[in-house]
Amino acid sequence: MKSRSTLKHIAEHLHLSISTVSRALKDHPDIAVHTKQKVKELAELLEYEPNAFAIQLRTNASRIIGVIVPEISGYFYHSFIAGLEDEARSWGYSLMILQSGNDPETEAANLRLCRMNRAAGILVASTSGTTDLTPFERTDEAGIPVVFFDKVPESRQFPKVSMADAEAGFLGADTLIRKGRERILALFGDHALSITRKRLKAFQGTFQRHAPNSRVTIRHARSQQEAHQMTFEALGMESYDAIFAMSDEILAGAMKAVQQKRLRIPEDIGVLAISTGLIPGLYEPEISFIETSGEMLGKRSFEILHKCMSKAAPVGEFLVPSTLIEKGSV
Amino acid sequence: MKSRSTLKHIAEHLHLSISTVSRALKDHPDIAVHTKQKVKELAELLEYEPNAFAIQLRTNASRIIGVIVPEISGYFYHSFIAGLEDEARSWGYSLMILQSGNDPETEAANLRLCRMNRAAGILVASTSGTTDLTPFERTDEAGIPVVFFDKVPESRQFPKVSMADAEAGFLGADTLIRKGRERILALFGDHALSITRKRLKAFQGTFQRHAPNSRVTIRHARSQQEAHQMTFEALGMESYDAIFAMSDEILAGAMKAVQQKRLRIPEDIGVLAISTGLIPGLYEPEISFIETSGEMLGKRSFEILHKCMSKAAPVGEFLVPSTLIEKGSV
DNA sequence: TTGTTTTTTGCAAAGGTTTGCGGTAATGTT
DNA sequence: AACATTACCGCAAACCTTTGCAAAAAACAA
Repeated sequence: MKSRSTLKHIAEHLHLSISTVSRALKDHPDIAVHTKQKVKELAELLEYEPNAFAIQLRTNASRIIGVIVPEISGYFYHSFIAGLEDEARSWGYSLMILQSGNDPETEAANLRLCRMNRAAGILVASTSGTTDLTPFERTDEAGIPVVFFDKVPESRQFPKVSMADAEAGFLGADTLIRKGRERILALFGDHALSITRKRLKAFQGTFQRHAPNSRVTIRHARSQQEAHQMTFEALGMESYDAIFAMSDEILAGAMKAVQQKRLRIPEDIGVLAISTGLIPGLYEPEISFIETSGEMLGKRSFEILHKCMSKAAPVGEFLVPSTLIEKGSV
Repeated sequence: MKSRSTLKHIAEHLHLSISTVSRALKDHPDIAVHTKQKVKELAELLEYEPNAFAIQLRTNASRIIGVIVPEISGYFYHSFIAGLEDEARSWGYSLMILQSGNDPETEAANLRLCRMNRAAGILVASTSGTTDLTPFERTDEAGIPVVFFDKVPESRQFPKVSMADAEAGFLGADTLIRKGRERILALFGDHALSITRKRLKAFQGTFQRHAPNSRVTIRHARSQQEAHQMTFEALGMESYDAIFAMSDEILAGAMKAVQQKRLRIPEDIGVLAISTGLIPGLYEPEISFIETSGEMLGKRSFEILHKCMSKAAPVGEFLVPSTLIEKGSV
């Protein structure tokens, strides 16, 4: 294991001071051009790589962003992380990923880790059980900006960025109405989640206002399995001309029922979902969906956090818009 | 932004030296018990959190593991990362995630980042274009162990951990034979990838040895779309009693053709895949698959890397086994 | 009491970098 | 020639922690 070269090594070789080398390497105007050149050449030759620890200790700031999510795998967060990483890397930041496993205690521990590592900023999709925000306040007070995304708490204290849930709900209803669908089986997630309530409210509201005569049946499912079973039963009891699924998980369940009943899309039944995009592309025909892009949410989240880090602290809730992607399933 | 408390603060308050405080906090036997107690109490009160930078600078070792993957989102890597994170966290390590976007240059840059941050170890799923291993050698020489996973280079120099591809291929063929399927449409990925060749070889070999009279048609697709189109055409030309897909992506494409033709599973055609598990669960009936668990690969990878970090440097290739999950689709 | 051992604490260096400020030499001005 | 600028460069402190070694204090033995 060869020891790495440091500023000191370069300085000694060139009979310069450490400070001069340091400045030369970062193009400080005080340093003569030919000195800079010599320094850079030798640095190259010696494969000099700055010691991030020393820099971070000295400047008390890292280029690391902490990301705390309930889980990485699944339907959504990985695409968020992918988008975030892309954006962060282009700004010279790296990601430290922590899973909280939907456990508030692990979440707090992860937060502590971020603090110890003096993260430049933290992005949090909180667990459903997170009620106590004081750990986050402590972190914020310590100078590490915290922004919430996707699953955001009620508090007005932190900046938040999330999908435009109301818009997506509206878009869903509007599309169904425009397509002339009138007997809708609308499948939503856990009613306790704010994301569900927001989407549902806009969805229902739109129907009431613009197509009050449509028959809209609302169902809530807490898992793929539940959605599957629920859909299967519902389809057996009444006739519908469209299914609406508020998320990928729900869509996956509903589609199993559709396949089981061997219904043709869109002739026998129309299908529309709010989705990230992967799942709808697995069926034939592909399912039209209102895209709530994880990638985009990731990029947008970075932007907001980035502003917070440069002290231009914005607050409030930022929404990333959703758009209809037509595939002909409705 | 309140400034954080340091050892120095605690020391001053208690009229002790910094070293004593440091040792007290880590239960060094040299320190009197009542001193330890006082120190710990005050540390608690002052919400002392060690400065990771200073520790890392001093000890020249971090608790961060670099992970370099072509992309996070998609069919596979996110589950790997999820498993890895779980295991790593239980050992007190955190993950620094970097995407290479399948570009060898970005890969090298990411590697450099890991070196700058003095990662404790690095896990790499290399890009398909990675030929030059010297950056990895440099990293290894610098004392940072590198282990490859999933997409591993030919070199025998680094430890590697990957799915048991041959086993999976064998299991696929064996299952089809056992179920009495004789006219097989077998869909594989890019022939240039070693993963494809390994799975294919075992698959074909098994049929030749144990069911030489079966008609096995091999096709190669490089994307979901290609798999879809290819399957559709193949099904139109000859009759098959089973489809075998070597990956999730291929399966997704093939299933679109199956749905399009409105074939019933397993009556009209049997379906079997090698998969991570998410995709097969989206269809009705669910698809039987040979599980190549990303989570498990993640956990196993950490184990290997962990050994490398403790200088017990193992080399060679480690395989994580795959098992058949029957869902009745074949 | 004096000397010896054990327990407990402190000193100081080291790790690599950044940065304010002061210094020297070269150049320009009158 | 004397002075004022400007262009370069180096000193030293600071960031916070760990750790070998020495020192002080306490306990014990004789």
